[in-house]
Amino acid sequence: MVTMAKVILPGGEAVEAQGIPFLDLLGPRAKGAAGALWNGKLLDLREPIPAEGETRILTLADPEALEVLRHTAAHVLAHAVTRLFPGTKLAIGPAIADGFYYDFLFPEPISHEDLPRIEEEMRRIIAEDLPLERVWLSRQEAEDLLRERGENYKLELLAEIPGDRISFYRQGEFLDLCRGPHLPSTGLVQHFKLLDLAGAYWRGDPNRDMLTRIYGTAFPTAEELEKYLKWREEARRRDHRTLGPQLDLFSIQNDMIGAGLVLWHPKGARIRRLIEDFWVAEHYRAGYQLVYTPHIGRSRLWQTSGHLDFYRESMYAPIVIEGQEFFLKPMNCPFHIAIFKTKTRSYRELPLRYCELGTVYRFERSGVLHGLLRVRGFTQDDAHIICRPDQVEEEIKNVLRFALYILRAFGFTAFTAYLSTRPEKFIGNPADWERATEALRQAAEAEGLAYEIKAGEGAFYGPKIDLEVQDSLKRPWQLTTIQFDFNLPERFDMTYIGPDGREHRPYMIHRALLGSFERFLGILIEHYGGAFPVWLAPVQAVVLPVSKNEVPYAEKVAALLEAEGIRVEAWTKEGKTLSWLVREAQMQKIPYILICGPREVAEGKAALRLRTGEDLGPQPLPEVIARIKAASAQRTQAL
RNA sequence: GCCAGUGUAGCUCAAGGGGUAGAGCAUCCGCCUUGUAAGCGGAAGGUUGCCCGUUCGAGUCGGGCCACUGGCUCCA
Repeated sequence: MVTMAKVILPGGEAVEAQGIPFLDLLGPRAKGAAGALWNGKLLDLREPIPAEGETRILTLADPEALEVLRHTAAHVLAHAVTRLFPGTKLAIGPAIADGFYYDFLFPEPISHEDLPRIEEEMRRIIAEDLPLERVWLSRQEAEDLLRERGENYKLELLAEIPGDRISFYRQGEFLDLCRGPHLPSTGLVQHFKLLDLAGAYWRGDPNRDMLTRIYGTAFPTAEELEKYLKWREEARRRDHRTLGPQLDLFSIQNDMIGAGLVLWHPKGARIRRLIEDFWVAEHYRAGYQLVYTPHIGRSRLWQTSGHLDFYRESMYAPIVIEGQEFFLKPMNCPFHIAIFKTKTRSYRELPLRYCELGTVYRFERSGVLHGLLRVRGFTQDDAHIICRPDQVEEEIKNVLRFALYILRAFGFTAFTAYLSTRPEKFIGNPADWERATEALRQAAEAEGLAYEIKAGEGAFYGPKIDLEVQDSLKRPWQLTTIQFDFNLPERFDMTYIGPDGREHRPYMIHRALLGSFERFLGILIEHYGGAFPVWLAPVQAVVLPVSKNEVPYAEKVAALLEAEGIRVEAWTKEGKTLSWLVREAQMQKIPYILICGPREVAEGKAALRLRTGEDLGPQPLPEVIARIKAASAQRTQAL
């Protein structure tokens, strides 16, 4: 008996067919169809219907078809480029999370000004509604064709494709090595935009050619494209590099002080101190002990730790004094280990959890510096847990739970974990690795965390789990990292005396929850759009007099709030109208604006305006104080 | 480090294809005495990122540094 395959049409109707291409089956109904989904695999509509199973025809509206749309958009881009810039060599052009890109080697450099021209040519190709045809060539034919065209990158790709049937796609005069799938015709790519121009190494290898990458995006509808562009605009508006100086939180004065070195202004420092206080209190509560260690250490230390052998290019040059070499610390671990080693340790003391807000310096290459997110001097919220093998599971579980607790306090609610396992080159014994990796896995599961395994991506010294959070714009950021270290305990010969009276090697876990204060502040600024929750707002309330007659009252109100522990300012400078002051307070995103006019003075109240623009009218002062305190205790953006 | 681009007053931006720089806001000084997102006037503020070069003359053209932006590689 022959089982026919089932094809589900966009309307939901099921048809039985096999062997013939989808497009033949669909006929006129192919309009708007983008691809087919069979066993979770995207198929091209030109392919024959599989012999068995169920296939669903996708329209552009199906989320699964987005990839096909964008991949085809990338081909349209490449097509346009070959028309406008003859002699351009093609590399690769995949769909990515937010759109697509295509890498080219242009005969002459191009710039952003060329993007509109390219878009225009793309529109032409789309208007021509060229059918995309799949062409199968033998390996020899493919090689001859690519060689004749001088497509060196494609030849390199070809060499890695197995088999003798090589898939190409043709649209009009444009032919590209590609395994598809693609939309039936270029006319289906309606809503697209070229976004950026960037350099990219061929195959990501810094030793190979630097290509020009053109980024773009495409959506099935104009609304979705518009929404995406708006989102990008909003993200730009929230950029911490704009908001930071605007809100007077920090500056980076590269000319005078140096690239990647951050100045924390009073308001930024205020936020930082609030985070630090919270962090330290919570760490003591969780059984950590705070330590302080120096910023520099002798070369012997870094020799022993192995940093001079493996990490030197990321370290600042040595400071030589009295014939000794000192290095700025790029990490805190060796110092914490040194504290551990000051005496003979008993198994009864473990686990030891040393935490430190440790400032480190790393010589990051100039091209990678980026606002607060990538700097050269930064303070990690670091800790090292030194424990017995039998304590590993419990410790890891606690660290992970602790990390989630801390991150949630900052309004992060969506997390993804990445579990990186043993790489090819590793040190330590496989049994330890297995145990550690298992502990990480179990902890993630115990917390109900979605995690992805990055096989072989662990550091050479141990497996790790990283937490990625999403900010309020759903952008991912990696903050927390929890790493095992099988290297340093060995190198520093760390031991403790077990119940058997003999020396044993402890496990060491390195972890940072917020990552670094610099990066974290940058992320927080963007996450909150500068409108910090009350507990973190550098100025929580501002008191504005309507005229100079109310200045004394405004100052009295401010003093009253200050006595209640509220961070408040009275803005009493002359020559500014109330409107001006309100505007200024709004732009500073101060949560509460207290306005005092003759009415409020008479009634002993303050008119309360929220950062949101909401005007609550005159309120008795005790109520205002209670409201601010309650909001602060909540640690949310609610006012 | 690499590719492309950018660098003008504290900030945001102007200065037709070379003729020694302008505006708004902020700042300061006056006036106004203000009721919920910019009251009015005036002053001050720049060796146009830095250094060479071409030119009678460079913000503008060329070269080299420095820094930043978008990426790549790397990373807290």
